[in-house]
Amino acid sequence: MKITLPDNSHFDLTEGATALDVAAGVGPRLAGAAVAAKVNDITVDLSYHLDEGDRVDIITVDSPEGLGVLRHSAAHVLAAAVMQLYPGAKLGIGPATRDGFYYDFQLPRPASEADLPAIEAKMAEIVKAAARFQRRELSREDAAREFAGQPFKLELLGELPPEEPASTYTNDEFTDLCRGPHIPDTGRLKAFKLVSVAGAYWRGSEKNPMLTRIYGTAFPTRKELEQYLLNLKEAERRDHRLLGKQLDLFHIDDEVGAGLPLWHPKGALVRKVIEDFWRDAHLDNDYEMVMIPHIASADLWKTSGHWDFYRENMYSPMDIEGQEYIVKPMNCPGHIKIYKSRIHSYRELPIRWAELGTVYRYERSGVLHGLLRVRGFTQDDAHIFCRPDQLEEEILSVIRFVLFMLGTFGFDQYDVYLSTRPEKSVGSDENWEKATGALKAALEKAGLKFAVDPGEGVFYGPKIDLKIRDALGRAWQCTTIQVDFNLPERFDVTYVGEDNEVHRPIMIHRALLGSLERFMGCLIEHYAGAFPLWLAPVQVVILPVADRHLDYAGQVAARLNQERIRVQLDYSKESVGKKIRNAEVDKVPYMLVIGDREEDAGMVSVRSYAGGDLGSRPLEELVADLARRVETKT
RNA sequence: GCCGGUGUAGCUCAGUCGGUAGAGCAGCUGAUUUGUAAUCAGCAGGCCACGGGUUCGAAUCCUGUCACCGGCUCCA
Repeated sequence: MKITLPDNSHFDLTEGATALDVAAGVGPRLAGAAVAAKVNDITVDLSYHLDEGDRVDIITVDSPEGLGVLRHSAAHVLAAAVMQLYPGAKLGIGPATRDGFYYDFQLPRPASEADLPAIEAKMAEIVKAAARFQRRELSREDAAREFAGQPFKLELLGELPPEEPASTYTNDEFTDLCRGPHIPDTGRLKAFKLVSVAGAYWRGSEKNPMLTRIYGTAFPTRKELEQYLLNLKEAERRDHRLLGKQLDLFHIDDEVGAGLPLWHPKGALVRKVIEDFWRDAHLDNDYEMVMIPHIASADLWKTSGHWDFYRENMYSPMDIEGQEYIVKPMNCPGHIKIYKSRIHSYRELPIRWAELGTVYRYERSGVLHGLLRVRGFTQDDAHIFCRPDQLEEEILSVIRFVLFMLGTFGFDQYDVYLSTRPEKSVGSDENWEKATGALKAALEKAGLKFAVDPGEGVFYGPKIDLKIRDALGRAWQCTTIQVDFNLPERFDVTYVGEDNEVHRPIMIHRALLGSLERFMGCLIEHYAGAFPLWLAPVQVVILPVADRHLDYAGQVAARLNQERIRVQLDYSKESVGKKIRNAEVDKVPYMLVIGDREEDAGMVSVRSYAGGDLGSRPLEELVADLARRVETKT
């Protein structure tokens, strides 16, 4: 019989040949790397029997799909090991993930990370035995009988689409309900490791029981696994909580309260530089600045709808002379009140009002995470009031603006999401559709690839989110652009149109960096604490070789100060080597060593954090160079 | 909030079987005046997260609270 390969060439096979035979026929290397196959675009095992005319594409372990098959198979091996070590365990699900795999279990006794080596050892036995993965297709009834003692599997079985056959995979003595495909045998699992254990709700719902999730990872080779584990270690080194402490940027204090960061001088200075840049960029982009108070009467939050739709995230009201006041969780109502303080003409729109607005939100204790998830934070917020005909153009210009802002900080990779109407929401379907359509159109015009996040919008409108990743690869939402037809209605926000009639503007809520706290957290990890020159809290440290050089060192410092370069003079009685080490540990971009040679010639010896000893240069040349680099943010 | 883990000096961490607290770095003092990642010596520093219990005796065992860490759920 003849089958077709992806390059449209044909391949002759004997009747009853399998996908593996195709791989072997092409070459032993391919057969070795093969983990599954695609036959007529359907993924199958290598043991799949082919028919005349099939189109066959071999999936190798080097492809993302193949790696997924390998990891999914690793999850089965994990489950097999756990079933042996924890008899009576109930099986949840065990998929491959971006970085590895996991399997959820309901265990008869709790497991902790200390138990992982034992499970790993059991897995190694199963791998050594090279047990074959055997697929079986069976009727619902037979499957139900087989998994009689597995309530979660029965639940999944009951929800299989009717057209899909129930299938199981068996290796060794372990059988799992599974769609497949799998690697031919467990012996192919050359490099795996269990990394952590955590709780996870069955099917991700708080209403369901909590299962024990065991995370692991697997790679085609031991070398790749080791590289991955090395990367994890490197990522831990970039952790903003660690660097925040080491570099004296901020801390979070028990007695002040969880999720309420305190900014130390150096951290506050970095923030100031970011804020200055942010304000200038906004003024350049035709925004105006506004400011509002941190608390407001409860009535305001009732009008806005926050009281009804957002209360679980708001702090309890406080009593002020018999009136209830609430700490603001959002800035929008305040900005609306400014808008409403007078009548507006259609000629004024769009109005763009920006504020670094601090908000407080109740976050459940378990979700707090360094600077990335806190209870008090400053949003780089703005609200745009525009006419319906301006909506799409405004969204597009916000997208262009945010790409510029993020690019300045060296972020050029992010995940883009379009979030649609959630269950708990307000407003007409028509408005939701209009708003969602405008966001989508703008994304397409900007040429951004995006994924739709169904039901993830805010209660008053759909939104575009940009997420950037932290050191451990976790995605954090920073940028958000939200269209809102609702608040203008609730507050009866209007403008007078060309026709002398009263019209309703549309609001766009947007935060480009998201919150300064979260953004700084991401930024610290992004730069591994070594801020570029324009952001560094201390840009230059001056290291006199001996006390007799202090005078000249002071002159150099004064000259740099004149150019507003942030300079520190190290007058400690340490050796030059120690002073350099201290500056290196603090990740200061430039160190200037000053001794007899420099003093005599009016020079400075330059050492950079990134590039080591750069030799000596005339002071004025360096000053000009640094000033230019700060100016251009390079 | 939920599951699992952790909490000892400013920081990083030891602390055995329940017998009363230890190191390195940082800090302070003194000596050294140093040329591209740690000069030497001395001193000081602790309500062992907090509360209750067991015990002759608790950093250690039990228990409650708080915080932190890894996840889940939820979010900028």
